[in-house]
Amino acid sequence: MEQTLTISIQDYLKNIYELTENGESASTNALASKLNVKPASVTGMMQKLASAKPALVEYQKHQGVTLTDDGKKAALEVIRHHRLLEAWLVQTLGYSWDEVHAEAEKLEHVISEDFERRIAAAMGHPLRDPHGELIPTADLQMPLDDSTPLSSLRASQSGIIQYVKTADSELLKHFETLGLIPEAELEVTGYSPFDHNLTIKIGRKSIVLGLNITSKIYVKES
Amino acid sequence: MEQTLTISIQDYLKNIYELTENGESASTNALASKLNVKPASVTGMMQKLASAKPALVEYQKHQGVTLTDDGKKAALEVIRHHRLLEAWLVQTLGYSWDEVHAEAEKLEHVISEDFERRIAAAMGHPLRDPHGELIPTADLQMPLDDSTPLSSLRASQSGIIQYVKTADSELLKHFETLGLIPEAELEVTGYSPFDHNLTIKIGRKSIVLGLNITSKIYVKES
DNA sequence: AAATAAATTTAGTCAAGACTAAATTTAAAG
DNA sequence: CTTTAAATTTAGTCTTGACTAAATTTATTT
Ligand SMILES: [Mn+2]
Ligand SMILES: [Mn+2]
Ligand SMILES: [Mn+2]
Ligand SMILES: [Mn+2]
Repeated sequence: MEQTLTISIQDYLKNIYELTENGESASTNALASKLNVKPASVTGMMQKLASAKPALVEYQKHQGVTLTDDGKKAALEVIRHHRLLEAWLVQTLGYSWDEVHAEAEKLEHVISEDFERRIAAAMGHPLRDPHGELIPTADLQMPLDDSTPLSSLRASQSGIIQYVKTADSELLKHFETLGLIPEAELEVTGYSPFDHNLTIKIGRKSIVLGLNITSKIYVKES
Repeated sequence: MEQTLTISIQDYLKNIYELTENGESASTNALASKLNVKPASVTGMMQKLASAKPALVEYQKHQGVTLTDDGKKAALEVIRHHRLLEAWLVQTLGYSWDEVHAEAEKLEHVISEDFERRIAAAMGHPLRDPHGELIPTADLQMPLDDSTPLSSLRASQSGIIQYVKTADSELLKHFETLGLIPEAELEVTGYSPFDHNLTIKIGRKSIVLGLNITSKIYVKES
């Protein structure tokens, strides 16, 4: 159970984790488009991961996949690497939050456990990455997330941004411009049922945000 | 000329560079044992690198290989990454000089040019890595090395250690114990012609070193 | 229930980079 | 010059992880 998994496999597992966080299984197509790979390639890899010893995914034809406990551990290991690296790149090398993702994406697969421990310790064991996302603990537990998408709030509800869920650096720059960053407080002042736009007050400004944005901002209601 | 070379190719080029620093060409066998690969695999890769456009090596059957200018640039890029990373790991994460090599060996292939620039700047553009080895400049020139192996000194000659050339962590720990580190001053007090042992005085101690050690310590005569 | 569309799987191919075994070339000795 | 050993190359195989095209399964409409 302690062989080193290939970079491809690590990426598959990480992406399956993200697609199954909601409890549903990950479809072949969803995985394929997330991984920039053809569906046929995903099927092949799922068959392989399902019949690995120990199995890393639970797979049934046409039913999508979920992670086994072993698969989840492996996924959380990669995610911990990724998020610690992002935090470290920002803190020690002055990367901005829209620049870190690509670099961390490559480094996550090659750092040693020793390196992981050293940067975690150097930063005082941070709980969140620069986007506010929770960092799996050293023993590979994902901390509880008590936030909800901003898109689920309605007029008069207010909250504090916990994290933004995107790797799109243009969108991240946009978020920053608008002050939509972790810890920021906001209040929903309006909701447009047809296009799902929300009007929110943040700082002293009032802005209108579409679902494509509000679904990527996670807040803790207050 | 700016495609990204595979990790394997980067490793081949780096090792060819090291084997040809003395001016000679690198033999198939030498390369194979350095890369932990079979000679047949080396031949295959040399044919590929020689016929790449642009060619990365100059290769003639049974004659060994040398790097073309393009190949040398690529090799120096990897070596610059490696040595900057070693320096960075030691300076910011407290790695010891016997621990850094393996980590840098993996990271060297995946960091971006941006990352390279950032760590170089953060350290004030260091000239040498933790072992004292010269770091290729940002424009990929290898600085002139004015040192010679300790093994070439004889009684009454003295020098200052410039660098130690080994990746063996046990040997590095041994060097450290003996004070055989960059900047250290030493004097040769004796030479045994049959086994090539040198007696040297370093600090207030006198020690006898075999060729296997003295050939890996590079000094500037003083 | 049949037809169509969408999602998924199967089958067969390809490139990279390793390997083994056999053939060949060069170098060293007699 | 011939033999033998060592180094190197050739030929053919394997694994990984992609791909395309075709077949199949599931979901949606009429
Ligand atoms: Mn990745
Ligand atoms: Mn992040
Ligand atoms: Mn390497
Ligand atoms: Mn070094």
